Amino acid sequence: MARVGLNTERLTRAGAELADEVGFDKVTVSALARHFGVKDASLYSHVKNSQDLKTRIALLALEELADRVAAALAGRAGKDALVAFANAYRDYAREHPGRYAAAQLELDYETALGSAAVRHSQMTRAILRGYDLAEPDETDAVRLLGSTFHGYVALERAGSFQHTPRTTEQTWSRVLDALDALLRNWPKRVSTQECATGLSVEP
Amino acid sequence: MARVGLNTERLTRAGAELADEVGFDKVTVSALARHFGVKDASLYSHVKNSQDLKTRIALLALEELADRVAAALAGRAGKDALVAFANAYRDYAREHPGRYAAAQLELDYETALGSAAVRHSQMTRAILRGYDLAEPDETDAVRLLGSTFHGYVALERAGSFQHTPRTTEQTWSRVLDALDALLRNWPKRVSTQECATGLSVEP
DNA sequence: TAAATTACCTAGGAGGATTAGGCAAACGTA
DNA sequence: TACGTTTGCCTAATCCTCCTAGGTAATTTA
Repeated sequence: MARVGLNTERLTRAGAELADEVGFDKVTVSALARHFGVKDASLYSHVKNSQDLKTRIALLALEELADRVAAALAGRAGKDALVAFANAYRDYAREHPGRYAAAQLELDYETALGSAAVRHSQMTRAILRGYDLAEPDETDAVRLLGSTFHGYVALERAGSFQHTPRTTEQTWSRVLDALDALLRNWPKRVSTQECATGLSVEP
Repeated sequence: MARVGLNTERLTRAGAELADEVGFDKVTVSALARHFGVKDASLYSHVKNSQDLKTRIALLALEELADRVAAALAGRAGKDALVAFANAYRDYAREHPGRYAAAQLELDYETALGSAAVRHSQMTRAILRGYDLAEPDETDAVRLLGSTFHGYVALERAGSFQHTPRTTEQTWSRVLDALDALLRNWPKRVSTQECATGLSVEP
């Protein structure tokens, strides 16, 4: 009955590695138990349940990603910062597909507030200081950047860009150029009222 | 032993509805069998396995979404078309969260080619005819639009925008304004060579 | 109406999630 | 160093989902 030395953190880390190897959805209590050569039941002293395990992996991924982005952002401003942020984000997703998938896990409100997701939005805001946006434009721009980066990485990973000869690298580079241009030349608001584009189009 | 009248299409439709009610990940063979009051094994005459069922739901969702977008797009051009497309897309995702999640399922290459995903990219290209983009800019713009729409909907659904007072409606409207402005004023390529923004930023 | 097809069933196995309760290793303390 | 406590891992058992093989009865076809 030699003890393996399980604890919550080791389980989380091993779970994250497993996610990168076989996919986040294939990270199960059983698989992790097998990895450590112990019985399934043994894990339940360290994690509440399967959901808890997955949440922990998600939080770990969010921290790692935030750390990377922070490092990439240090000492940069303007387009430099934008590009550094975007590449750090995309590189992480490509190097750690399982962890990135984990970071997409829907967290409940409280958990999200305690997570590194907060740092992410702060850092996105930090980029925009290099551009000249007043509220609420800044919030809108934060959301646009978040959406575009996340969307691009998601579609790229799903293989949606493989049906066209153009490489995703080239497009990525141009997308960043375009976003930079857009932020430097953010369209004026028409009035205090919103313009009409928000109307839903229903059949 | 009264027969319920199962067939592949009914299973797929019921699966899609179940997805909208309880979430796509909770659509299981067992749950669907329960819904029809039959045994699990009975479904296997109509779908190959659980994965097959999910793929069929995904393909259904892609068709529905493409139909909606096509209807919204009819007779519109320029920003009008852009907004109609975007709203049709977003509205579908909000009305049918389970189906939208299904549409995100990773399909293998062949399946994707036979799916309505092809119509989606064609329609995105159609929007761009209202703007003046030559290849490869058009491809880049298609990818940007796809990324942004998908990313926005995904983040909105995940609740990522709830921590800020600004409503997502307002932001959405401004994001569309911004994308329109960007497409009308797409940055020139510097040369045949790509510029340097594609470099990865590694610690 | 007999034959063929089809829709659903029973039975059962494999694997994952989870709980209750047990034993022994490791640790703190005297 | 011995003693009690904590705790790390175990066995055993239950429940759920996925899936296959093989059967029977309802429906369709000839």
